[in-house]
Amino acid sequence: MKMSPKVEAFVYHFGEMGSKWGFNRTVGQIYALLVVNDQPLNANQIGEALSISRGNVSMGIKELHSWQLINLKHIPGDRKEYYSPKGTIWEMANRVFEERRKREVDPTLTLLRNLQLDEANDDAEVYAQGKMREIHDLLETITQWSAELQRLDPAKLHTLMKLGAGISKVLSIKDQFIKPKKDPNKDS
Amino acid sequence: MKMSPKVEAFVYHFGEMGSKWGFNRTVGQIYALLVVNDQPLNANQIGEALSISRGNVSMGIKELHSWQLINLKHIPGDRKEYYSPKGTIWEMANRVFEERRKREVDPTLTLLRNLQLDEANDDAEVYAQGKMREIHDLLETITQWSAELQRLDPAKLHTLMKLGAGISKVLSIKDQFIKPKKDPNKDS
DNA sequence: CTGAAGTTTCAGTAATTTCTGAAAGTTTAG
DNA sequence: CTAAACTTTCAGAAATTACTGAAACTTCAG
Repeated sequence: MKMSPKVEAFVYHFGEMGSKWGFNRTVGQIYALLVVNDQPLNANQIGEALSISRGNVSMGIKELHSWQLINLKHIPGDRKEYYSPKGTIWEMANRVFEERRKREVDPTLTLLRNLQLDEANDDAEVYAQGKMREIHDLLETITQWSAELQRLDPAKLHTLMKLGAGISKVLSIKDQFIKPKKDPNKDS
Repeated sequence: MKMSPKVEAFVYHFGEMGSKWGFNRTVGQIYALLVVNDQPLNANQIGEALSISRGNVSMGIKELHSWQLINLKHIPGDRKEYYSPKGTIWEMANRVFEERRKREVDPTLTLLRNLQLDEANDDAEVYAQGKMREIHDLLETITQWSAELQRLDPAKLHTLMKLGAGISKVLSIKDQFIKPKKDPNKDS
């Protein structure tokens, strides 16, 4: 199992990227390697390609499992386990977002809510709570919005994204044709 | 400069979060501290509040500068420099996204494009290039989309996000009222 | 049940990242 | 120009994170 120069460049680069996206270098490399290989690979092949120890491969596989990013496959007549990436690239992006939301954003929202509940003791704390509330609302809006987007079927999502600047136009059309719901903040 | 328990919890939490978002723990803590303080703080106050060395504060400030996240202020009659967060929380979120795009996504797109240009030597490379292309297109779509969103004025952005699931409805309305441009992929 | 073929775990080590504090640099009042 | 008040830099130390490889564990064919 030797990587071609192209694949090597890709795999190493994604190792670095991976480490900025929530998993470590090796995990990123393993995933990248699986993605560009048509055939599933076993742990030995992975270790050999990346020149890492068997134990490290096992840790990486475990991590990718916890992110639900790989499939396991048995090849008849071979006792080794073979691994391949799960789902499409889009699905993997979604899953990474989703997983990070669970691991990072949710606990933050909880903390911010709890700090809100605590009565402020002085002006400084009132100010601080105000800022915490802003951050809370920002995170919540973004979270809900991305959940909506993930719920759209992929074709619609694609339309929406390709719409680009046109989104602005569509929003005005909406104003013309849809009666706004009752909203305490509306200006009329 | 002593932090209240609420502020302390917030600051430490954001230190941990920061380290998952592209800067290190200390930098996250410094930023969080500045956000919840009504008044700008000087380097000594920051160091004292967080129990870190003067040098470390200076490094952190420098890093926050490179992310364009803080303002510098001189107080008349005081030679020290005072720091405060720049812009609103939303602006800071935008800036972090933007900066990470520049530092992480752009180089990846460049690499992927270059690997495309290289002629494939065998079937395995053809397959790999196909996958690299998928990733490239995904990143490009997301990048462009988020650039569009950032270009919208905040009010419209807010409308859009609050629209949530309703976005689906608006898209169908658009189909009814806007003639699609010529598109080689359209099915009619 | 046995042992061969495989996988996982984890203590110790290696690599990387972050932090400290002393020294060098900068700015400004006088 | 000088020196006090402050900031920045950076080499080495400390802390954190990742990796190795041997031992423990699991699975399965015979």
